Formats: sequence, C-alpha cells, structure tokens
Amino acid sequence: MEEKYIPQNIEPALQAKWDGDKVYKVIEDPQRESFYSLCMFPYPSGRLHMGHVRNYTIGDVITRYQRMLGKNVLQPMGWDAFGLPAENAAMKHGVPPGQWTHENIDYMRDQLKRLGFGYDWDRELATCDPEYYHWEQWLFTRLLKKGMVYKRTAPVNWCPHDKTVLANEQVIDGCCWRCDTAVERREIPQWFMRITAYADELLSSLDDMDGWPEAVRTMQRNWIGRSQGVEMQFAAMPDTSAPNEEDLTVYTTRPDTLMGVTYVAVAAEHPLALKAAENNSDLQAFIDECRTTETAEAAMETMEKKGMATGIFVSHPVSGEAIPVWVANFVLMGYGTGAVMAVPAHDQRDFEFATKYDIPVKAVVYPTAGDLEQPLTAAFTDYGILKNSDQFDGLSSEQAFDAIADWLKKNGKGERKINYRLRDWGISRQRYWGCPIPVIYCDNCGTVPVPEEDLPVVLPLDVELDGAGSPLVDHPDFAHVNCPSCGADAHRETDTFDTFFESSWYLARFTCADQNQAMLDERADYWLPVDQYVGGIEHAILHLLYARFFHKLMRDEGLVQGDEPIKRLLTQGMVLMDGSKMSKSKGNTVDPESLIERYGADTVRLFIMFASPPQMSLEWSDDGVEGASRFLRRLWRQVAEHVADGLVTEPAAAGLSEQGKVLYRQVHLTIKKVTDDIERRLQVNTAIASVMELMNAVGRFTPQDDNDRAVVQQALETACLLLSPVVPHISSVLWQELGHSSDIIDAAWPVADEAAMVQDEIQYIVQVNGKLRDRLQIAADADQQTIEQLAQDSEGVQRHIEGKTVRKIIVVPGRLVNIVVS
RNA sequence: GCCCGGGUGGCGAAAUCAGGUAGACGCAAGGGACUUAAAAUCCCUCGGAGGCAACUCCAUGCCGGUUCGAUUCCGGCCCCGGGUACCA
Repeated sequence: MEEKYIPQNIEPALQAKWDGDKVYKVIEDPQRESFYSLCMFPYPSGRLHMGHVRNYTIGDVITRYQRMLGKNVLQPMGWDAFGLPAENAAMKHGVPPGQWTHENIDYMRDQLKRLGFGYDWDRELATCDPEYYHWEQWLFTRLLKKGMVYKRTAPVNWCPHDKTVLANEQVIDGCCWRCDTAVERREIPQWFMRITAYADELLSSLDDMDGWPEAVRTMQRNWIGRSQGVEMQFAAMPDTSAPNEEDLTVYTTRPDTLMGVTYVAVAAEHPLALKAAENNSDLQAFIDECRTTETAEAAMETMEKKGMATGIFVSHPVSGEAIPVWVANFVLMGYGTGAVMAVPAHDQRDFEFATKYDIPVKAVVYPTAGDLEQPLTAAFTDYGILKNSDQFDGLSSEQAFDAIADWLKKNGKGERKINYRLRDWGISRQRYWGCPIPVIYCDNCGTVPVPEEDLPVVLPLDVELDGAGSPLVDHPDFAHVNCPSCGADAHRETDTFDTFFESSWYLARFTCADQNQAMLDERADYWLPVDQYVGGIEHAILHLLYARFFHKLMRDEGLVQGDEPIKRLLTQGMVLMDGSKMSKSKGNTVDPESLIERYGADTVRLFIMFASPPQMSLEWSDDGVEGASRFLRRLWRQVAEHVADGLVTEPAAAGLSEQGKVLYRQVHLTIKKVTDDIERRLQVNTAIASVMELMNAVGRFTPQDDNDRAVVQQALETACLLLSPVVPHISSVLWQELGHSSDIIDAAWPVADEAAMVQDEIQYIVQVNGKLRDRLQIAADADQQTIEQLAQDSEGVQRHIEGKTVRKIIVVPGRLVNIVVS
C-alpha cells in the first residue's frame, strides 16, 4: 500500500465510484426497517459556508451510522430556491433570478459531492421548479375551498420613495436600506393560513415529542402562548362631550386588576382613533407619526412608547366610570382586537406610560403580606389581595379572576376566553421570485381559485427587475387572464408565497419526488416521519412550526399519516465569525473550498466534527485543521506499518499477554463509548477523541507475538469502522488494505464485548471533607466495611485525619469514598 | 423589551445518563531527538501561586443558598449568541 496518505489520490476516485454505482440510491422495501435522515436544505446563495459543512457532516455521520446498523436509509438533498437574495443579486448583477439560482445550485451541488456526502441524488428537488410548486398551489386551492386560508389586510413596511414593500431585514433603523427614506407602515390585503385553528394541537403534541430538544419545545410553547383570560366590552358613551357609538373589545389575562383600569389604548389604525382624528389635526398628525414605524416586534417593543388622548371615553364594564381612550404607538391593529385595557398600577409598561402622560395610577391588588408603598415607583405585578375594588374587595387574585369573569358573563359584558399569542400565518409576498398564489380575481365571480387542470401557475422567467414592486403586476401574459368560471376579463393574483411555504413540506416530497400525478403517494408512508432532522437552531420556531402545521394540514387532506413530521431533531449551533452569525450579507463567511483542496474532504469533516459538540455554537478558527490532518496521516501510517508486517487473519486466541488484554479491553470500551456518543448523545467530538485515545494506545503498544498482532489488527479495523461515518474515504481505503474486499460503507457496526470490560479491581477516589486525598485500587467485590477501612488507612487520608474525629463516611460503590472529619 | 441558549487553561473543548478525580482529546507555545538543512516524525513540559521534593493553597462569568461534596441543583445579577412572525 502507499506509504503516504494523499487524500487527493483517493477522494475523487472513490466519489466517482460511489456516484457511478449509485450506492446511495435507495428504494422502498417494506421488509427492511427504514431510516429517513434529513438535513435542512440550503438556500442556494452561491457557495457553501462552514455552517453548511457542519450541518451536512452531522447528518452524513448519522446516516452512515444507521446504514451500518443495517437499515434502509434515505438521505436526500435539495434546494430552497425561492427568495429575496436572488432578486437582490438580479438587480446588482443584471442576471435573472432563475439563472442566478440555477448556476448557484450547480456550483453548490458540486461542492457537496466533493465533501463526500451520501445523498440519493435521484430525489433532488428545487422549490423553484414548477414540478415542485405545482403541488403546493394545488393544496392551497383545496385549503381555500375548505376555509383554511383567507384574505384580510395586514401591515407591511413601505418605502414611499422606492414605492416598494420592504422585508424587515431591509429596514435599517426605521429607514429603507437602499434610499434611507423613513419607512411607513401600510395596511394591504394579504392571504393568511389559519394556523391558529391548530394552535391547541401544535401545543399539546409538543409534550410527546421526546426526540426534540427541550429548548425548542419550550420556545414553541412560548411562541404559541396559550393564555386564559377574559374578553370584555368597554361600552360606548354617546352622551359625553366627544360622543362615541362603538363599544371597545379588549382581552386581558388579569381580570383581577380590572378595577384598576385608568385608560384604554387603541392602535393608530383603529376606527375609533380615525373617527376622533376627523376634527382633531393634532391627533391626525400623531396617527400619521405612528405609521412611520417598522412592523418588526423587536422594534415595536423597544421604541419609545408614545400616545395621545382621543377625547373619547368609554364606560368601565363594572363601575360604569368614564375611561379615557388613548391612541398608542405600541398597539397594533390586527393583533387581537387592536385595543388594550391599561392598568398602570399592575403592569410595568402601562405604569411607565401613565407616569409619562400623567394618567392616574390606581392600585387594586396588594401583596398578601406587607403593604404597597404609595405613590408607586413601579408596577406591582404579582398576584395578591384585592382592595379598592368594590364588591371584589378582599378576594385573592385567583378568586377575583373567577368572580369578575362570572360577573361580566352574568351582566352580558364579557366572558372567559382562551387566547393565543400565535397569529395566523401571513403568506403573501409582494415579490417576484416566489411561487405564484393560484388565484384569479373576476369582477363577476370574485376570488376564484385556479382550477386543478390549469395548475401549475408557472412563474414567468422573462422579467426585468427594477426594485420598484413586482414585475408580475405589469406582465402582459401573466397578469391578464380570463375568468375560469365565467370567461370574462379577469386578473391574476401577483403576490407570491412566503418561501416558508415551500420549506414546510419538502420533507414529505423527497419520499416521492418523481411523482407527477399527485402531491404525494404511498411512499410517504414508508419513510415518514423523518427519523432524524438536523438543522440550525435559528429555525427553532418559524420553519419548524410551519413544517409541523403543514404536516397536519396534509394529514387532514388524507395525504400523510401520523400527526408529526419529525421524530428526532438535532439543532446545531451556529458557526460564528468574530462573534456573530456567518452570513453572506455580513460578508464574513469562510469558504470551505480552499480547505478541501489543501487537506481533503475527510480532514475538513473530521475537523468540523471534532471542534465542538454539534448543539453548541462554534466560533470559527482555522487553527486545529492541521491536527485533524495529522491524525489521519498517523492513522494511515499505523495501518501501513501493520500491513507491511503481514495481516493477521486469525482472531486473538485465549491467553493474551497482560498488555494485549489491556489493549483489547480499550478496543471494546471505545466501541461502547463511540456508539453511545453517536446514537444517544449525538456528540461526535467526544467519539472522535476516544478513537484518538485508542490510536495513541496502539502507537505505544509493542506486539510480542501473533496474538498481540491480532489485537492490533482488531484495533485498527475498529478504528476504521468507528471513524467511517466521519471520514468515509480514508476508512474505505484502509479497510480494504486490512484485508476486506467489501466496501466499509456497508460493513456492520462493531458490537462491544461486555465480557472484556469487566475488571477485578476498581479505582476509588478517596476524599476527606470533599477534597481528593488519595486513589486506591480496590477489589470489585469488596464490601462496604472493607472499602471504608482501606480508605481510612490510606496514606493520603491519614495525613488529613490525624488528630481529628471522623464524623461520617460516605461510600459511593464503584466510585468514591468521602470521609467527613472535624 | 420578551422568549431560548451559552460563559471552564493562551485557544477549541472534556467531565453524559445520575451532583462525586476539574481540564480527557486536540491546537498553539517552549524544550529536546533525528536531519547538511528544511519538512515530516518522535519524546518531554504546559491553569495560577508556593515548595528541592513529597505536597499545599487558589481556580469552572459575578454574588448568595442547598449538600458530606456543586462546572452540574436553587435564587439574584453581568456579559455574549439566536429568535422576535417579510433574511433563510
């Protein structure tokens, strides 16, 4: 065999062979246990970055491991191909988005192949292909007929100069990223998916999703945000100086504080605010000012809270008192009722607002013990005992919740209501590079879904982008159509879907990507749910929640079985550069290509897996690649030296040397450790470390006879097997050099010999007052009394207990003894 | 602002499940061997302080608590990262 390890000599050849033999192609086989391994597909931004390499290496390790367990393993790959960056690139470089995207896909596919990932490329898909988006259009029309989608107005960021809708990312400090004009909030009609109809199921299923990280489940729970509260009406007061005929509906989770309400706040777009502004130019100016804010929640929550009184009053549902109505910039129309009741004494934001505008603060909930020092310096937000609350005085917050809810119900002014923080999913985008929403607007027939036989609605590719709105609006062939129902002149919807729409169901489509008669077929049932999904933690909420939602929609359409699409989830940490997320927009990406050229794919894979555990974020640094390379060279050399002395075909017989026994034991401890690390802990870095330790032991070991050499051979073979998911190329070559004719990718994963791990003596840690004072080798079957005695007699312990009284001895069997003295 | 993570040597990290030896494995650095030389390779040292040494003390972001024993559990802070519904 070659003396030196030269990855360039083995990797391209093996990749070509595996590719040519289609070794990763998989077909459904009901006789075999399936395993569906999936990584979040990439956006084809141009080149792979280290985050991709990390993501796909983790997935490939798991995939190859599962294959060696003998399962029928599917690992597909595709492209999340619609999206904003293609439009930006089109404007910057004058290349049509479709062309730019496909060129990127071709380049990145080649990069993935050079990293040696085992994908079934026959299932490759790109979401921008009509064969793919056809079926989401089809599903959309079904859901439209079912009432699961609807249209209403919702706010967007609008640049008045460029006359275009801006994504949140395109708004910098409240201004357009291109022309720096202050953005406005605009209400425009948009399509929505009724995800709130599934809120309860999306929430309750989380309890059983043991294969998901607790952090992700918690984030989703909080995002859905189920709360129990009361919805009530603050009635109109037509007989005040600023008369009003509309009741205000508000929701609160703290009805116990109702008697402390001193104002209500409405959104700038609220009908009441607009009406009040009709003959109040100051108020009109303030409402206009409220519109010049971006829509992002983080911006809304951190901006300066402002408000203005409308002069209108509404009636307190219990006391009938006149409560002033304010317009506030932090209340949004469309989230809830567009109106909130304010209790400055018991809500911190309300408190700050009231203090700023000199609105009364009325404390109605007092701490169970002690008093509230008044005037308040901050809101008292805990539960407590009611005061200043008329008939509810003396009740606890919990009792008052019920009493007030019952009172409102009895008097027809409100009732208990379950609320969700989760809002319906807005899927309309005023953009070109996305999937057309398959709807036609007709003056006679209204909104008409595109009939099944006319699908897909194909996105035209002959467009020019100028940055001012979607080119679809003026597209002659696309926009103008005849109504499918009555044949009259009609026009198409020119908005496209949110790209999360495509990424919500590609998991299912991979199971039958070539199916051109239906969205999915029976193959989905063989593969789904995904056994292992791997992707960035940044997708913990949106993508992963939408994918769950979509699965339930498809289930209810009879397209898939089972309630959840993903059994086990691994959220990898971000690859950071100089302390922040690597991204193309920040220009701080590290291109893995030069590393692959210099060191080979195996070294890059090994290094990125060894650098830190997958779940943890990783501060990028090139240092350490050299170490990974050095380890593989050493592994190669150790095999070469062994092979040069002749292979050992017979396994080690009984009667190993003492040294040989130690090495044999370490081989099996390593198998156990690596298996547990990959299977249960998904922690590849420590798995690699333990193989490194094994190889260090082999390096120190000098075989005395053929039996010893048999153990060495076993150690080398085991190292190859255990490492092969991480570094498949070198493992494959060394495996053959060690005398195996079959490919290592289908070799059986080794099984640890439990008998080899049993030890006669165990090392005990001996502590005095919790501090390490000695280590002792003690017979494994020693009884408690013997252990205590040995520990007390030990030299290190004697030094520290001399002249002191032993108070207590704690023995943890098999581990440690702690002697408590004083 | 709110929700979720993270913080351990010069650096990446380990100590899981289950509170029980803090720093495995590797990088960098320093010293040595081999070599005409370089590369490669091999050996040694490597958290801080004290000590000839045996060994002792200190140390896991900060403050406090529980415990025989805390990197690990609880309470309160600080800093960094992710998400925050139109980046994907």
